[in-house]
This record gives sequence, structure tokens and C-alpha cells, in this order.
Amino acid sequence: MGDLEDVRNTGLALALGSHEKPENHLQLDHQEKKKGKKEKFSLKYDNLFPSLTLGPSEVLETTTYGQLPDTKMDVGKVCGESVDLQKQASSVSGVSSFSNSSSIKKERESGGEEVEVERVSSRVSDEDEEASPRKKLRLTKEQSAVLEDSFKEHATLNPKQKKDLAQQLNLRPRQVEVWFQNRRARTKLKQTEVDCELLKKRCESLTEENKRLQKELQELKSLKSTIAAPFYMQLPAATLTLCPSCERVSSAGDGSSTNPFSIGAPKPQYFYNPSPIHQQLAS
DNA sequence: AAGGTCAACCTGTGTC
DNA sequence: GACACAGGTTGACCTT
Repeated sequence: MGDLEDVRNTGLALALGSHEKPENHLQLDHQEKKKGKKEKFSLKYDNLFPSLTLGPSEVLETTTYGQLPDTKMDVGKVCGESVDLQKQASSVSGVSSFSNSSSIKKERESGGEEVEVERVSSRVSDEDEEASPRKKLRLTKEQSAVLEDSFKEHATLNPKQKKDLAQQLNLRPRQVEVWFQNRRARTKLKQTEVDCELLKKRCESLTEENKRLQKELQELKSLKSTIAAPFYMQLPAATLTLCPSCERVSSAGDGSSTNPFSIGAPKPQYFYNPSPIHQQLAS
């Protein structure tokens, strides 16, 4: 999170408004909604989507959060453990889900068909008799698919859902729970990356906008020096007032003048205040 | 061998 | 105190 925090902590935040939250924000499960707890996960990014209001042109592209790239599940390469599923489910051991005798590797043939190739791992066979405390379990394609579907429905599980899923998949509830925890973490990581990219783009865009405004400012300054001063002198003194925010002279009218030299034109509303223009014109 | 992926684990925190 | 979760880490396995 370091990068993102860094970005957030820069002055950039001053220019950020909030956008609508992404459509595909993960849903809180009913339990969380009811309790109102753990909202961090789905709400944490709600204020992260900046809106650019610095300049007149809203040219930035919108990022489609609904198309958040899904986490690669690598399901085509998972090792089939289904032969051990029943054993796993019925086991009471904390490491019951590991098959020590052999692993079954699914390999993709040229036609895309998957065949299960039993592969005896030398490492595993070395530890055949002694159950290692931590062996790598790969969920089957089917298990992953069901878990994914379930995750799309709700990013968190209540105890009953967890139990049902575990039963359906021949996994221990703890495994289902862990899978969901890891899945949420992966989703959040992806979202963070997306947000980071978006902030980068916003930052670049604001920099460009700033450059453009600076250039515009220079042009206006040169115009002011050649034209504005004589123009002031022709105005009756009673029609001139001071702009309260930047203490610049403005005409006392309604401020809706379209005269390009009218300094009392409506003040642009910038998130970032004072704007470079106001700062420099005031100097 | 290096680096990536991911299930499993550990720890701290918030909620009830 | 039990429980669920986030965040970080570990270690097995896989790919390049």
C-alpha cells in the first residue's frame, strides 16, 4: 500500500473530489450490513476516485470499474485433488487436505482437452510416510469455479454458507474461509493497482492542465499590461469593487459580463485553492 | 535458479 | 472470550 498512500498524501488530494463509487464494489454480506461492521473492505476506496475540476475542460477518460480484471485463477493448471476429497472431508486432521502419496497434474493437450496425468513427485514420495506439516493444496477447477461463483454473489460468507460450500466442495469450512480471505485480499490488491494507475493518469492530466493554465495566464498577463490599464481608467470609479477572495478589482455589475477584459467575471470554482492563476494575478 | 502464484498460517483489531 | 476480518508472511509448487 505504500505507493498508494504516498499518492494520497501528496498535494494531489487537494484537487480530488469524489466520484460515484464503482458499480462492482463487493457486496457486504447480510451479516456485515446488519452489524455495520467491517465496512473497510468495500468502502475504503469510495473517496479515492478523483474528479478534475481545475480547468474548464473535462477531458479525462472514465475508467470502467465494472470491468475490474479478475484475478487469474490458473484453473487450467490446477492439480486435481478430487480423488482425495472425500478423505479430506472426513479427516479431522489440521492438514487433512494434503495428499501425500501423489499429486495429479492436469495437463492441457493441444486440442484444449484436459487429461489427468498422475505424477509422482519425488519430493512427496520422500516424505511419503511422514506427513509434512504444510503441503501445497491446489483446488480443482470445479472447486475454484464454484468458489468464484459464490464470491461473485457475496464477498463474505456467513457460517451457514461456509458450511454448505464446504460440504458441496468436500472441503473443510476452514479451507473455504481461507479461500475467501485470500480472494478478498487479491481483489483488493487488484483494485489498489487499478486505483494507483488511475491516480497516476489524473496526476499527469492535472500537470498538463496546470501547464496549459500557466500558459493562458501568461497570455492574459501580457494582454492586461497592454490593454487592461487604459480600460480601467475609462470606467467610473463607482463601478469598481474589490473581489473579496483575491482582492482584485472587479466591476460592480452582476459579474456576468462577457467582456474578456472584465475582471469581475465569475470566479472559476477550483478544488485547489488558491489556484495558480489567482496567486499569480494577485502578486 | 529466479520469480510468480496461492493455500495456509499468524497476528492485531473490531464487534458482539 | 469468541468470532471474523485485514494485512502480512510462509512455504509448496509451477513456469520461464
